[in-house]
Amino acid sequence: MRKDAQQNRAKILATAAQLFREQSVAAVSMKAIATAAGIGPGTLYRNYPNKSALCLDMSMTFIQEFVADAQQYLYQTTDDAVTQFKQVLTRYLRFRERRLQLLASIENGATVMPAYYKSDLYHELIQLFMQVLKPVSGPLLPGELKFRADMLIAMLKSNSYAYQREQGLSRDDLLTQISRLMIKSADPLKK
Amino acid sequence: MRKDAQQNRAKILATAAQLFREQSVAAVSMKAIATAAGIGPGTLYRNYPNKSALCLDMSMTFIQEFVADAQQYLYQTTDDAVTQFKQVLTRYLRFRERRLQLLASIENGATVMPAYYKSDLYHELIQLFMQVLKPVSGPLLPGELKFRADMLIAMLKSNSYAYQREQGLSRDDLLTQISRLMIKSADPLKK
DNA sequence: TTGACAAGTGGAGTCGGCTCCACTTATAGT
DNA sequence: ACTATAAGTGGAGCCGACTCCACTTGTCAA
Repeated sequence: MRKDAQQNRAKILATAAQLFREQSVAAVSMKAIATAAGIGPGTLYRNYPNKSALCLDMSMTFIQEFVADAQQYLYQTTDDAVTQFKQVLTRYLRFRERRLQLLASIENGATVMPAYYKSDLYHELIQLFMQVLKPVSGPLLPGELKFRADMLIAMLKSNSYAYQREQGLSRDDLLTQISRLMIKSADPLKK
Repeated sequence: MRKDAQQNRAKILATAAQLFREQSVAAVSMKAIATAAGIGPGTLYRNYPNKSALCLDMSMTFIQEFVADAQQYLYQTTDDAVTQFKQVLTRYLRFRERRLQLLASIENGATVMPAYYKSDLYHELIQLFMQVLKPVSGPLLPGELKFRADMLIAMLKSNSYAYQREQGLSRDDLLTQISRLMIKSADPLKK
């Protein structure tokens, strides 16, 4: 890759981040990003085939931050398995809320979802959730752990999440409900 | 509503259905629908604020068909609760597969999802799933049944579903996994 | 240093979703 | 039958996503 091309890529990300901070993600057009970055639309699209892909790349940092934070917690904690699960889930919910717009843009872009599922990003998330799910699920069929982690993430996609919030569920209610669904135990006592 | 307007509405649905049969849903533009129906884009948009809304309306029939079919089954069956749940879920999966494109268009249209959640359609689905979930879930907190039905549907949205299929899960695997997640029992015996 | 050319650029242009509004028309009250 | 007018129409045109390709430029081999 040519040096000037790398610079452009960096500039795009920086400019887009800036604009996203100033206006909502949805309100910023690709053309606006290109113009603000001082490049042509063609160059922008050479780097990112669409807006969602740009958002995906931008989310990278944030997801890695979240995963690092969660792993840091897991490394130093002495909590029991159930608490660990709930802690990580809480952090995930907080993270999602913070990056709402960006994640919505990814999840609604029909074309990027396949790419998202294949990304290291998604893989890292799954690994993390598998780690905390394993001790709290009962005995599992092969593949079941991965499936449950997938479902956990599917349940919390932006549209679904937004709907539940609208229904009046607080982040804590959500935590409770999901815990009750995912945690296998001889009848969980309430919080 | 004026009589001619009603005719137009009917014509739109018929024409769109026709075009969707000939080409993929994604490939048909709103302009193409308008032209084929012999009306202007403005008239089309007066009836449906966007393509997803049109798909939503068109799905109405199909969802009602599915619900009717499921209720018909429930009415005449003597199967046990677990089998009933699985039967209904199987039918739902079949229905989703049949209407894949239409449902994807609804679920990926960022703007319609809120409308979808508020629609009678969605409400009917939820009622149906609550009905079959109740006897197979353990004792539930208030609101938990509705929550689980919501999650069941969220888990099976087109992107998630497509991903699982790509991962190599058959419709039957999906059924098994979901059953194991949603059915509370003193350790379910395998199929 | 220089020339060849792969790599990269940018903006004009296409296409589709969607809006706006000047115009037409069904219909209800007289 | 004859308006008045609310309801409905349709197409020109906007805006944003995305493509295409003639042109520029960094790089590397000689």
